[in-house]
Amino acid sequence: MSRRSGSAAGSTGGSACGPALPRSFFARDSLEVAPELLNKVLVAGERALRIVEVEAYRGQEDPASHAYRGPTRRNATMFGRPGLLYVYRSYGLHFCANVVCGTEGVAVAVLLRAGAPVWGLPALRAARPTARTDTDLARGPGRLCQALGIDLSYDGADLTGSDGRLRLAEGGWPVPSRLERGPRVGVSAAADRHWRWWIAGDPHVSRARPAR
DNA sequence: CCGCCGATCTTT
DNA sequence: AAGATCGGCGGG
Repeated sequence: MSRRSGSAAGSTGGSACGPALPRSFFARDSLEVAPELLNKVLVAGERALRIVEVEAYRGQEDPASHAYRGPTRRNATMFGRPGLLYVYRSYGLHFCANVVCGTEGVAVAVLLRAGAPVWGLPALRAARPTARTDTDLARGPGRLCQALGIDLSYDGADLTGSDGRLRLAEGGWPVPSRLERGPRVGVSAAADRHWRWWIAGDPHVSRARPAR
């Protein structure tokens, strides 16, 4: 990968983002994994984003989860091994990406809601022509996927390093000391569960819209 | 900045 | 018929 970069990040590219996270990182409940995903780095080819906002979903025990009513064609990946990426089509038009957690057969996962550019800024901009500013490049789960080029062909991809297109890396940023948490966005079921976490004050965090 | 609304397709 | 959404448009 030839890389020379703008100001968004270090100059050495994806290898500077550190090794992929081991499967053991993902093999825990989504409520435990979710806040620890903040400041980790999702690397896709020549593009990379630092995760700044996430939401946990808890399968069969969570009325808002796609897996609440059991396996379907769409949610099959959620029931797979921890460390896989579950990608689904949202509102017919967009894609959203989740990190599968827990153990095989238990459909717990974490939705990646927003990220900050760390690498490949020109490619991120090219993939998101409607973004008016760089803070909008991955500000929202659909935008995050569009910025990295993640579509349904990435459903089931392994984030721990065996997939040539994508991995989730340590990145080198510590788990942020200042987190905030609140209700999940666009979810009407189980609205009392405050399972969304974000980095306090980060401008790349999405704006919560009311569910319509 | 904020609120409304249509696009488009999977699942119920 | 209802969504784990986004962008364009109108108003303040």
